[in-house]
This record gives sequence, structure tokens and C-alpha cells, in this order.
Amino acid sequence: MAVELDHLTKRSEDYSRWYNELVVKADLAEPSAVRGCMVIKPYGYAIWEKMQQTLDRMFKETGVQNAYFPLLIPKSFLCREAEHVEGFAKECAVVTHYRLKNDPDGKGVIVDPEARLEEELIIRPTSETIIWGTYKNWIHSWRDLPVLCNQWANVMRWEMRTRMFLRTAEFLWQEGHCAHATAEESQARTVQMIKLYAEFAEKYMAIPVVIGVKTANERFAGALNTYTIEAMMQDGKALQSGTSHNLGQNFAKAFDVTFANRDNKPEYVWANSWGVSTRLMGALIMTHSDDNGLVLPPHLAPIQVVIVPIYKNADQLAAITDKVMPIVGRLRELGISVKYDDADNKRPGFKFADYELKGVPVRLVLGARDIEAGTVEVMRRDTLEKQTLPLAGIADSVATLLEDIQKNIYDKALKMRQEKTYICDSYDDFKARIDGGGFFLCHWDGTTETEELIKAETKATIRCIPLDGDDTPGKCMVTGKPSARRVIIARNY
RNA sequence: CGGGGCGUAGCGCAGUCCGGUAGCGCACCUGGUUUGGGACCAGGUGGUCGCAGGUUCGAAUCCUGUCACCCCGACCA
Repeated sequence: MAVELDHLTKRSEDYSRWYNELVVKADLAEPSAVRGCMVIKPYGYAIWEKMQQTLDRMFKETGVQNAYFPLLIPKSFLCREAEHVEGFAKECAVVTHYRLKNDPDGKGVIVDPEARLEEELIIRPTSETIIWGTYKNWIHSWRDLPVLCNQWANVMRWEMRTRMFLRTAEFLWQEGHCAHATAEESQARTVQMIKLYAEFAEKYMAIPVVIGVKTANERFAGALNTYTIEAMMQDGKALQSGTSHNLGQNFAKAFDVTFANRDNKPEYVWANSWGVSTRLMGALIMTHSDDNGLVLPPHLAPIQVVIVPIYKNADQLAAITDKVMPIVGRLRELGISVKYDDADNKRPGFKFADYELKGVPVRLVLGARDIEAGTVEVMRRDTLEKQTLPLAGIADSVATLLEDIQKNIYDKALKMRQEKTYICDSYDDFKARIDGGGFFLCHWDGTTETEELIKAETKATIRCIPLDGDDTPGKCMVTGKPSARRVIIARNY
């Protein structure tokens, strides 16, 4: 009785379309009425919440505390740091008025021209300026340092073209802003946080990442150095998934934040900032999912196990429920989130497909057959393999299975990245192969001109200069000039 | 802002060339039969065809204007 329903577009047919459909059909998010913005739906938000909780815990373990700063930034604040304003000016939303009034024509309301603000306010594209404007009042002595704050917030960047999760006009993120007494301490914190992000990506999201440094061209506006974690999506494109910036004394100088050192001499404070956003949701989707829908890593899945009963009447359901309840209890004792879906308005086949679409890692099925035999059918989402196991001890098998899935999807993603990572020494060869996606490890002469040339001719950019790996010198793929080491070049989102 | 596409029911679309008073699939509602991979049968609800003008006895269809949205560029976490 298979009916042709609205299945997903296949990944191989149109990766972009597959992604957009998946986001909507898996109930993660949908486009909103507001240009370039999206609505994150409860199921999508539940995943984001698990990510938040995990990151928040990891931050606090390093001594960071949460705080909150205003949404609106006075224009003069944004302008203090020259490079910073240049980097963000083109994508700022600006508040100019504070009042509406009835339209004299009688229809609707208009902006009251009398209510123009003396100074325009910018909706934060990032919070360095408002925060350093505030830190000036917090920091006076070496005893006040370090200041280690994080804020969970929304920011707005008026992008020309948007894609759900990957690039929306408004997005949710966390931004950490630290103030230190020494350059060394600030640099250490910058690296510490990018490593924390890498650990989070790999351990919880099951996404392998490369830690590296951005080139001058790709650096955060106002930073001395930007560290990044780069992930590879299934189509071979790179996704910048988190960044940590060493801001040196740029913002301290712009906002005149000094402290008296132990010798009672004034010194500018050393700064860093670091952030990850709801873009990570996009990374999660594009790294693991398949033609049947989402594949969630067990460590972040809002529902880790779903139990579907199969029954013909109320008596059968009662018999199944009797068997299921102890399993639910045992799983919860193990800290596993379980949903027992005994709703009778959906048929089992529908539920199977639906939970697969939503990426629930493990499905248990119990029917009359199993009650009789004392068994249960177990299906794992990552491989879609089914097996029938004895009911006794099932909760512990499931716990083990969840860990196995977590590891398996990481290994799978890592294997894919390795297979699509190429060592390349010829620019002609590079140009011929870049359309196929992947990371290209190439020698580069370190100049912005060469980088721009590669970008103009191939739409690929230097994703990062990796921190680890092969660091033997060579000759630039394009110019033949000396190169300190290979860098990663790829197309990116 | 350039180049292309599209706007018809909640969603996906047909109808537009060649004008005749709007249709299909999914969803939804009611009843029944079903339930181990997206159920079936029967009946039913829902649209001033993006908006504004114009031509015409008559416009989803032709003409003019306008507004959205999508894709490709420029921009970017």
C-alpha cells in the first residue's frame, strides 16, 4: 500500500533543496514573514537548548560567567574602532525614531518625523563595542582582572542572501568577551576557547573539525588574529562553525580601558572574544543527515529513544504498556530521554517514518509477537539496521547502543572528510577539481593578492591555516614563491 | 543593485499560448473498516486566481503599472 508521499528531495539531486526541505519537514524551523529571518520551532529549539546547556556548563568550568548587555548600540560606540565599523557598517540595521503616529491620510500609522533620535542606535551585529564601553567602568586595577563574561543573545546582520540556520538576518548565539592583564593570558584564553569549541563539536555534535588561524583577509574586523573551527559538509563545502578572536589592545584603546598594574602604572587591557551561533544547527543537519531525514547525535537528541507499540485493540495495548513502563523507568534512571508514543491516531508505519525524519537515534517496537516471545525490535537511526533482542536487560543494551551511534556517526563524518581532503600542488589541477568540493591542502605564498586571485577565479577561499598537521615548507601553488606550510582551501557556506 | 524565474485553497501544482465565470494531489472535517514501514472507502469544508488600473458583453487568461518571494552574482558567522 505504499503511497507516493512528499518525500525529501534526494541529497544527490539537489543538496541545497534537500537541506531546506529537511529543516522544514523535520520541524526544526520555517521561514518567517520578516525578510531573512526564521522561526525556530519547538523541536529545533530543543536541540539548540541542549547545545546551550552543554556549552554553558563547559564555559563555567573555565571560570566564565553569564551577563547581558543591551540590544541597541549608540552609533558613536560602533565607530570607535575603525576596522570594526568598516567590517560591519554595510550590514547594520539602524533605529532612527522612537515613535509612530496616525497617518494624516487616515490609514494606518507612520513614523513620526518629530520623533527622530538625536543619535541613531544600531541593532547589535556583535557586542564588542557596547561591552568595552561598559568594561571601562568595571576595570580600574590589576585586581579587577580578568573579566570573563559570556552572553547568550540575538544579533542582527542585514545579509543580502540568507539560508535557514546558516545565514539569517537575526540569529542566536553566545559571545564571550574577556579582559586580561597580559597579552600572554589573553592569547592563551583565545586558544583555550577555540579548543573548547572543537571539543564540543567533536564530542557532542559528532562533527570533526579542523582548528586553524584565519588569514588577514578573513579575520574578524578589529582582531589581531582569528582562530576558527572548520567542518566539512557532505557536499564537500566548508562551514566555519566557531571563532575565537585575539583582539589585542584594539578595543581597550578605542574605549580607553586601562588598569593600574602592580607598579601602579596605567596599561591598556588585553581582550579576546569568541562565539558560536545557531549556525551550528546547520552544521549538525548537513553533517549527519540522509535521504530519510535528520540523524541526530545521541548526546544532543531531545528524544533519544522512541517506543512504538503495535496493537489491534485496547487489551493488546494494555499488555504492551505493562511491558513498556518498566523499560521507560529503567531508561530514565540511566538518564536517557524516552518517548512512549501510544497515540492511536497515527499508524505505526507513519510513526516510523516520522521519527526517522526527526532523527531520533533509537526506536523500540513492541507488538503481540514480541509480547509472546519476550523480545523487542530495536532500530538504530544512523544505519537503519533492525535487530530483535530479548526484553530482559534491554535498557542497558540501548544505553550502549546510543554511545555506539554517537561514535559511529563521528567516525563516518571523519572518514568522509578524510576521503575528500586532497593534497594539491598544481593550480590547474586545483581549478579542475574544486567544483567537486572538498578540502585542498595547498601551499600559499602568504599574500592577500594570491588569496584574492584564487577567490576571484575559483570562488574558493583559504579556510584556515591549520594549527596541527603537516607543517613542512614548500612553494606556492599559484606563484611558486616560498610557502611556510600547507593551508586549507575550499568553497564554503 | 545586475541576470533569470515565479505568484491560483494551509502546502505542492494544472489551467494562461487560443478570454466564457476555477480544478487536481496532499492536508483538514464526518462516518466506517484498519494498525509489524508513510492505511482504505464514502461523503464534506475551504480560493474576490499577489495588488491596482485598462481593454472586453465577459479576464486567472490580453495590456500597463506595482508589490512580494525564490534562484544565480556582489556581501557574509
